[in-house]
Amino acid sequence: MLTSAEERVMKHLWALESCFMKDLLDAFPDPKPAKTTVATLLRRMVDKELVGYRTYGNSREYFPRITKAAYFGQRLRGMVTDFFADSPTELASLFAEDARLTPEQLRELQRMVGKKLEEE
Amino acid sequence: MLTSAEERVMKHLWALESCFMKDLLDAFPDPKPAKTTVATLLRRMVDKELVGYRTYGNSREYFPRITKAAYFGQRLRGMVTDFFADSPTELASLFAEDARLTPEQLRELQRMVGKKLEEE
DNA sequence: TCACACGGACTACATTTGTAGAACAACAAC
DNA sequence: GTTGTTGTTCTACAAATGTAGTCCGTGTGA
Repeated sequence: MLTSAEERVMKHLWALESCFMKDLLDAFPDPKPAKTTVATLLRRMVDKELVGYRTYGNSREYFPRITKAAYFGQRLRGMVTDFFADSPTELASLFAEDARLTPEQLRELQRMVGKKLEEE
Repeated sequence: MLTSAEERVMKHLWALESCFMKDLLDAFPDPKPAKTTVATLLRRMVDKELVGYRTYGNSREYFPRITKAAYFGQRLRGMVTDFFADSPTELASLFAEDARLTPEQLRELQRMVGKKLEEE
Protein backbone atom coordinates (compact mmCIF):
# COMPACT_ATOMS: atom_id res chain seq x y z
CA MET A 1 0.00 0.00 0.00
CA LEU A 2 0.97 3.59 -0.58
CA THR A 3 1.76 6.28 1.95
CA SER A 4 -0.34 9.40 1.73
CA ALA A 5 2.27 11.41 -0.15
CA GLU A 6 2.54 8.56 -2.62
CA GLU A 7 -1.22 8.44 -2.91
CA ARG A 8 -1.29 12.08 -3.96
CA VAL A 9 1.06 11.26 -6.81
CA MET A 10 -0.94 8.19 -7.70
CA LYS A 11 -4.11 10.21 -8.04
CA HIS A 12 -2.51 12.33 -10.72
CA LEU A 13 -1.22 9.22 -12.40
CA TRP A 14 -4.70 7.74 -12.46
CA ALA A 15 -6.09 10.96 -13.87
CA LEU A 16 -3.43 11.25 -16.54
CA GLU A 17 -3.34 7.51 -17.22
CA SER A 18 0.34 7.74 -18.05
CA CYS A 19 2.74 10.62 -18.21
CA PHE A 20 6.23 12.02 -17.86
CA MET A 21 7.65 13.71 -14.80
CA LYS A 22 6.79 17.14 -16.08
CA ASP A 23 3.11 16.42 -16.64
CA LEU A 24 2.98 15.12 -13.12
CA LEU A 25 4.63 18.23 -11.73
CA ASP A 26 2.22 20.40 -13.69
CA ALA A 27 -0.69 18.47 -12.24
CA PHE A 28 0.19 19.50 -8.71
CA PRO A 29 -1.41 22.66 -7.39
CA ASP A 30 0.84 25.41 -6.07
CA PRO A 31 2.97 25.22 -4.11
CA LYS A 32 4.32 22.42 -6.22
CA PRO A 33 6.72 19.98 -4.64
CA ALA A 34 10.31 19.88 -5.85
CA LYS A 35 10.85 17.61 -8.81
CA THR A 36 13.20 15.51 -6.73
CA THR A 37 10.45 14.98 -4.20
CA VAL A 38 8.19 13.55 -6.86
CA ALA A 39 11.09 11.56 -8.25
CA THR A 40 11.75 10.00 -4.86
CA LEU A 41 8.11 9.11 -4.42
CA LEU A 42 7.97 7.59 -7.90
CA ARG A 43 11.04 5.51 -7.18
CA ARG A 44 9.48 4.18 -4.00
CA MET A 45 6.24 3.46 -5.84
CA VAL A 46 8.12 1.61 -8.55
CA ASP A 47 9.86 -0.40 -5.81
CA LYS A 48 6.45 -1.32 -4.46
CA GLU A 49 5.47 -2.37 -8.00
CA LEU A 50 2.41 -0.16 -8.00
CA VAL A 51 3.86 2.03 -10.72
CA GLY A 52 5.67 1.00 -13.89
CA TYR A 53 7.31 2.90 -16.72
CA ARG A 54 8.37 2.67 -20.31
CA THR A 55 11.71 4.14 -21.23
CA TYR A 56 11.53 6.65 -24.06
CA GLY A 57 14.99 7.81 -24.90
CA ASN A 58 16.45 9.17 -21.74
CA SER A 59 13.25 9.59 -19.83
CA ARG A 60 10.35 7.54 -18.61
CA GLU A 61 6.66 7.41 -19.14
CA TYR A 62 5.16 6.34 -15.86
CA PHE A 63 1.86 4.52 -15.48
CA PRO A 64 -0.12 2.96 -12.64
CA ARG A 65 0.06 -0.79 -12.32
CA ILE A 66 -3.14 -0.95 -10.32
CA THR A 67 -6.47 0.62 -11.13
CA LYS A 68 -8.01 3.11 -8.81
CA ALA A 69 -10.94 0.80 -8.22
CA ALA A 70 -8.69 -2.14 -7.41
CA TYR A 71 -6.60 -0.08 -5.04
CA PHE A 72 -9.64 1.36 -3.32
CA GLY A 73 -11.15 -2.11 -3.17
CA GLN A 74 -8.09 -3.52 -1.46
CA ARG A 75 -8.11 -0.80 1.10
CA LEU A 76 -11.80 -1.13 1.74
CA ARG A 77 -11.53 -4.88 2.02
CA GLY A 78 -8.62 -4.47 4.41
CA MET A 79 -10.59 -2.11 6.58
CA VAL A 80 -13.67 -4.27 6.60
CA THR A 81 -11.87 -7.44 7.59
CA ASP A 82 -9.69 -5.54 10.00
CA PHE A 83 -12.55 -3.94 11.83
CA PHE A 84 -15.45 -6.25 11.33
CA ALA A 85 -13.84 -9.59 10.67
CA ASP A 86 -16.24 -11.67 12.61
CA SER A 87 -19.45 -9.72 12.46
CA PRO A 88 -20.98 -8.49 9.27
CA THR A 89 -23.79 -7.05 11.36
CA GLU A 90 -21.36 -4.58 12.84
CA LEU A 91 -20.47 -3.46 9.37
CA ALA A 92 -24.13 -3.05 8.73
CA SER A 93 -24.73 -0.95 11.79
CA LEU A 94 -22.08 1.39 10.54
CA PHE A 95 -24.06 2.16 7.45
CA ALA A 96 -27.16 2.58 9.50
CA GLU A 97 -25.62 4.95 11.97
CA ASP A 98 -22.73 6.76 10.60
CA ALA A 99 -21.79 6.36 6.99
CA ARG A 100 -23.17 9.72 5.85
CA LEU A 101 -22.70 8.97 2.20
CA THR A 102 -24.67 11.15 -0.16
CA PRO A 103 -27.98 9.83 -1.46
CA GLU A 104 -26.44 9.36 -4.90
CA GLN A 105 -23.61 7.40 -3.42
CA LEU A 106 -26.06 5.30 -1.47
CA ARG A 107 -28.22 4.61 -4.51
CA GLU A 108 -25.25 3.66 -6.65
CA LEU A 109 -23.98 1.53 -3.85
CA GLN A 110 -27.23 -0.29 -3.55
CA ARG A 111 -27.54 -0.83 -7.25
CA MET A 112 -24.07 -2.28 -7.54
CA VAL A 113 -24.29 -4.40 -4.45
CA GLY A 114 -27.47 -5.85 -5.86
CA LYS A 115 -25.80 -6.58 -9.15
CA LYS A 116 -22.89 -8.15 -7.37
CA LEU A 117 -25.17 -10.36 -5.31
CA GLU A 118 -26.90 -11.66 -8.43
CA GLU A 119 -23.57 -12.77 -9.76
CA GLU A 120 -22.60 -14.87 -6.75
CA MET B 1 -6.94 9.67 12.89
CA LEU B 2 -4.90 6.93 14.47
CA THR B 3 -1.68 5.39 13.27
CA SER B 4 -1.76 1.64 12.78
CA ALA B 5 -0.03 0.87 16.06
CA GLU B 6 -2.57 3.06 17.79
CA GLU B 7 -5.37 1.35 15.94
CA ARG B 8 -4.25 -2.00 17.32
CA VAL B 9 -4.60 -0.61 20.84
CA MET B 10 -7.92 0.97 19.99
CA LYS B 11 -9.33 -2.34 18.84
CA HIS B 12 -8.70 -3.83 22.26
CA LEU B 13 -10.21 -0.77 23.86
CA TRP B 14 -13.33 -1.14 21.76
CA ALA B 15 -13.56 -4.80 22.67
CA LEU B 16 -13.04 -4.19 26.38
CA GLU B 17 -15.12 -1.01 26.39
CA SER B 18 -12.94 0.41 29.13
CA CYS B 19 -10.00 -0.97 31.03
CA PHE B 20 -6.75 -0.47 32.88
CA MET B 21 -3.29 -0.80 31.40
CA LYS B 22 -2.96 -4.37 32.54
CA ASP B 23 -6.15 -5.58 30.86
CA LEU B 24 -4.93 -3.99 27.69
CA LEU B 25 -1.56 -5.70 27.95
CA ASP B 26 -3.29 -9.01 28.58
CA ALA B 27 -5.40 -8.50 25.49
CA PHE B 28 -2.37 -8.46 23.22
CA PRO B 29 -1.27 -11.77 21.74
CA ASP B 30 2.32 -12.90 22.32
CA PRO B 31 4.77 -11.44 21.84
CA LYS B 32 3.22 -8.68 23.86
CA PRO B 33 4.58 -5.18 23.52
CA ALA B 34 6.35 -3.61 26.48
CA LYS B 35 4.01 -1.80 28.83
CA THR B 36 5.80 1.43 28.09
CA THR B 37 5.03 0.99 24.40
CA VAL B 38 1.34 0.76 25.14
CA ALA B 39 1.64 3.65 27.57
CA THR B 40 3.24 5.83 24.91
CA LEU B 41 0.54 4.96 22.41
CA LEU B 42 -2.18 5.66 24.96
CA ARG B 43 -0.66 9.02 25.74
CA ARG B 44 -0.60 9.94 22.06
CA MET B 45 -4.19 8.75 21.67
CA VAL B 46 -5.27 10.84 24.65
CA ASP B 47 -3.52 13.83 23.05
CA LYS B 48 -5.55 13.20 19.92
CA GLU B 49 -8.67 13.12 22.10
CA LEU B 50 -9.74 9.76 20.77
CA VAL B 51 -9.19 8.11 24.15
CA GLY B 52 -10.18 9.39 27.57
CA TYR B 53 -9.72 8.12 31.09
CA ARG B 54 -11.10 8.28 34.58
CA THR B 55 -8.61 8.45 37.40
CA TYR B 56 -9.11 5.75 40.01
CA GLY B 57 -6.65 6.30 42.80
CA ASN B 58 -3.25 6.28 41.21
CA SER B 59 -4.18 4.65 37.96
CA ARG B 60 -6.49 5.27 35.03
CA GLU B 61 -9.36 3.56 33.44
CA TYR B 62 -9.09 4.24 29.74
CA PHE B 63 -11.99 4.30 27.35
CA PRO B 64 -12.54 5.14 23.67
CA ARG B 65 -14.02 8.53 22.93
CA ILE B 66 -15.20 7.45 19.50
CA THR B 67 -17.19 4.36 18.59
CA LYS B 68 -15.79 1.81 16.22
CA ALA B 69 -18.57 2.51 13.76
CA ALA B 70 -17.99 6.26 13.87
CA TYR B 71 -14.27 5.81 13.39
CA PHE B 72 -14.71 3.38 10.53
CA GLY B 73 -17.33 5.67 9.04
CA GLN B 74 -14.97 8.63 9.09
CA ARG B 75 -12.28 6.65 7.40
CA LEU B 76 -14.63 5.28 4.80
CA ARG B 77 -16.08 8.69 4.13
CA GLY B 78 -12.59 10.10 3.83
CA MET B 79 -11.62 7.45 1.33
CA VAL B 80 -14.76 7.84 -0.72
CA THR B 81 -14.49 11.58 -1.04
CA ASP B 82 -10.76 11.37 -1.53
CA PHE B 83 -10.97 8.89 -4.34
CA PHE B 84 -14.35 9.40 -5.85
CA ALA B 85 -15.26 12.94 -4.94
CA ASP B 86 -16.83 13.87 -8.19
CA SER B 87 -18.18 10.60 -9.50
CA PRO B 88 -20.34 8.28 -7.50
CA THR B 89 -20.46 5.99 -10.52
CA GLU B 90 -16.80 5.29 -10.07
CA LEU B 91 -17.50 4.23 -6.54
CA ALA B 92 -20.18 1.99 -7.89
CA SER B 93 -17.95 0.37 -10.43
CA LEU B 94 -15.66 -0.54 -7.62
CA PHE B 95 -18.29 -2.65 -6.01
CA ALA B 96 -19.12 -4.22 -9.31
CA GLU B 97 -15.58 -5.09 -10.15
CA ASP B 98 -13.44 -5.46 -7.18
CA ALA B 99 -14.92 -5.22 -3.73
CA ARG B 100 -14.86 -8.93 -3.05
CA LEU B 101 -16.89 -8.66 0.09
CA THR B 102 -18.46 -11.87 1.31
CA PRO B 103 -22.05 -12.56 0.37
CA GLU B 104 -23.13 -11.94 3.95
CA GLN B 105 -21.33 -8.64 3.97
CA LEU B 106 -22.95 -7.72 0.70
CA ARG B 107 -26.42 -8.67 1.90
CA GLU B 108 -26.04 -6.75 5.13
CA LEU B 109 -24.68 -3.85 3.20
CA GLN B 110 -27.63 -3.82 0.89
CA ARG B 111 -30.12 -4.11 3.67
CA MET B 112 -28.62 -1.22 5.56
CA VAL B 113 -28.13 0.99 2.55
CA GLY B 114 -31.77 0.44 1.75
CA LYS B 115 -32.79 1.39 5.24
CA LYS B 116 -30.60 4.44 5.12
CA LEU B 117 -32.10 5.53 1.83
CA GLU B 118 -35.61 5.29 3.22
CA GLU B 119 -34.61 7.67 5.97
CA GLU B 120 -33.36 10.42 3.71
C1' DT C 1 8.05 -3.27 56.86
C1' DC C 2 9.39 -5.39 52.84
C1' DA C 3 9.10 -7.41 48.42
C1' DC C 4 6.32 -6.92 44.48
C1' DA C 5 2.78 -5.71 41.04
C1' DC C 6 0.95 -1.89 38.64
C1' DG C 7 1.46 1.97 36.13
C1' DG C 8 2.72 6.79 35.15
C1' DA C 9 6.60 10.32 33.46
C1' DC C 10 10.54 11.08 31.06
C1' DT C 11 13.82 9.81 27.77
C1' DA C 12 15.85 7.42 23.90
C1' DC C 13 16.48 5.52 19.57
C1' DA C 14 15.57 2.93 15.05
C1' DT C 15 12.57 3.07 11.05
C1' DT C 16 9.59 5.11 7.87
C1' DT C 17 7.88 9.01 5.58
C1' DG C 18 8.08 13.66 3.49
C1' DT C 19 10.83 16.81 1.30
C1' DA C 20 14.52 18.47 -1.30
C1' DG C 21 19.54 20.00 -2.69
C1' DA C 22 23.65 18.81 -5.76
C1' DA C 23 25.49 16.78 -9.57
C1' DC C 24 25.11 15.13 -13.94
C1' DA C 25 23.17 13.58 -18.74
C1' DA C 26 20.55 14.27 -22.93
C1' DC C 27 18.29 17.03 -25.91
C1' DA C 28 16.30 21.31 -28.16
C1' DA C 29 16.61 25.89 -29.80
C1' DC C 30 18.97 29.52 -31.02
C1' DG D 1 28.32 25.18 -29.30
C1' DT D 2 26.11 27.50 -25.48
C1' DT D 3 22.03 27.79 -22.76
C1' DG D 4 17.85 26.17 -20.85
C1' DT D 5 14.65 22.35 -19.99
C1' DT D 6 13.76 17.90 -18.54
C1' DG D 7 14.79 14.10 -15.96
C1' DT D 8 17.77 10.76 -13.10
C1' DT D 9 20.53 9.29 -9.26
C1' DC D 10 22.57 10.06 -4.91
C1' DT D 11 22.52 11.97 -0.67
C1' DA D 12 20.59 14.34 3.31
C1' DC D 13 17.73 15.52 6.86
C1' DA D 14 13.46 16.72 9.64
C1' DA D 15 9.17 14.84 11.28
C1' DA D 16 6.31 11.06 12.40
C1' DT D 17 5.91 6.51 14.07
C1' DG D 18 7.06 2.19 16.61
C1' DT D 19 9.22 0.36 20.40
C1' DA D 20 11.12 0.29 24.83
C1' DG D 21 14.40 1.34 28.97
C1' DT D 22 14.81 3.72 33.51
C1' DC D 23 13.04 5.76 37.34
C1' DC D 24 9.79 6.53 40.67
C1' DG D 25 5.40 6.39 43.28
C1' DT D 26 1.44 3.91 45.40
C1' DG D 27 -0.80 0.19 47.08
C1' DT D 28 -0.92 -4.92 48.83
C1' DG D 29 -0.24 -9.19 50.81
C1' DA D 30 3.18 -11.89 53.80
